[in-house]
Amino acid sequence: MLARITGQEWAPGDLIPNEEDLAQDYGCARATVNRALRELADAGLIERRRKAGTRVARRATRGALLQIPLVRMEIEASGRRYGYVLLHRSTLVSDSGLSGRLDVARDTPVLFLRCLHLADGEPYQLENRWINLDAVPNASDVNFEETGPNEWLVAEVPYTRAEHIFSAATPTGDERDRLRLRPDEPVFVIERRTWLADKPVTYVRLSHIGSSYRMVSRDDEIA
Amino acid sequence: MLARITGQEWAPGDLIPNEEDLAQDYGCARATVNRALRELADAGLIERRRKAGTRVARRATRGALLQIPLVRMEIEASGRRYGYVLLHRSTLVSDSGLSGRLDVARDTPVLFLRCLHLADGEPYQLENRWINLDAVPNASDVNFEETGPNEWLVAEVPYTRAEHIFSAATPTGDERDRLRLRPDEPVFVIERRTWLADKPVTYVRLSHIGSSYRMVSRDDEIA
DNA sequence: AATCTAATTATGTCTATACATAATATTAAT
DNA sequence: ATTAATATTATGTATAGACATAATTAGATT
Repeated sequence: MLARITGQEWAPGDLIPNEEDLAQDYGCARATVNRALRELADAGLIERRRKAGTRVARRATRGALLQIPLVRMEIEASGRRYGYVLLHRSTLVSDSGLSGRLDVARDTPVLFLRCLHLADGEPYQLENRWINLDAVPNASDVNFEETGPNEWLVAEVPYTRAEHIFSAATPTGDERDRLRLRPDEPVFVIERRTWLADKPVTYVRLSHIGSSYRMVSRDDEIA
Repeated sequence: MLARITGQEWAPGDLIPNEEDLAQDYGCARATVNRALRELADAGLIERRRKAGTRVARRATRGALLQIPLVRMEIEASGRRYGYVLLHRSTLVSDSGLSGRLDVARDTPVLFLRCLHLADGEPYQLENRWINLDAVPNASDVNFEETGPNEWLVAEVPYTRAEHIFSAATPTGDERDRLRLRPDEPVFVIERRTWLADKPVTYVRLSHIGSSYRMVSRDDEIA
């Protein structure tokens, strides 16, 4: 059926036969056709509605699945040596400014961390992180001297919802300093917010050297 | 079962009961448990291996599903008026330089387009696009004076594989000119390559004004 | 003609059962 | 002790059948 879509036999917008007929055609059970069509629908190639039937998606803008890797993996995969420095660690109580970014109520205890990730000794990523201690109380027992908060969180705390913002920006003075940027060099910024069952978990701002950082997403689609 | 994972009853790395036992627990058929677990696995919350069993994912780095919207939608959604200008249109034959970006053999006919997308009359996105006429022959019949190639492709040509690259860059002279960038202003660049059944379809470079463009991804996860 | 009601229909989900497959665990042979 | 052959096991997939649900269509009523 994928071949019939890619081969334009079933063109975008076309209504395709119903499950029962397809099961006949292919000599299999309706449940099997249903499973196959569900996967194509999940992949965004078709759109299905009860009674109305199934049609080939007109807007094939299926979205890209971005795998944001751990910095360490990313650096080691490129054959370089990973380095990590904890720049700052403090516990604070959220004020109105912070609550905007972390989405917690005033007076919630928050762990604030600043770290630098290095590739072969060169600055690679500057991490500014806030962790909601209300949602992740045991984070206060970790010193984060050896392991970065990202790595720890990923191993210890699941999440159910996430928001990512990607942007190109002129660096702040701090970023220029820490990442040792050349003049006119932009930063590539990833901001991530996660929630565990609607409870804010963490907010992080990851800054990268513009000229050398590329975020890649390869979608092979369809199992 | 999702609740047991988010509630930490089943912690990251834990082996969870097998399908048969879970079916007993929940008083349903194994097929139903299998379906549910398959969805959790698709969402990246658990990892499954035959015989070895199912365990809660240790690396919850589940990836973000990026919906890259049509420029027009994006602009109109923000309440601004969409504008479109075709800057250039030509048919050319691929040389070695182009084949690197579009991944086609030498001497393949290629349609090259340059367009500018505007929000309330202000430059918003500069589009440089190459279309493989071997894969999309009827593209040569479209003049693209009124509708942008993105919109046309999305409606007419499906794809099975895609690659996206996001980066922050110092603008080229052309980008600085067309997007009317202030000095020191970086560009946010989206590069997209798509294939239809392993045949290259299109390569596009979309440049945006760094200070005003933010790419957002919200993942509610789990149906 | 407009509105409400009932019939129809395609997808959505679940069940019980069967067999396939990959990976581990066990046993036998070297 | 190491290796090869075999058994076991949890997941993976397919099946026929049943019923649920959403949306449309047709029919009845105003």
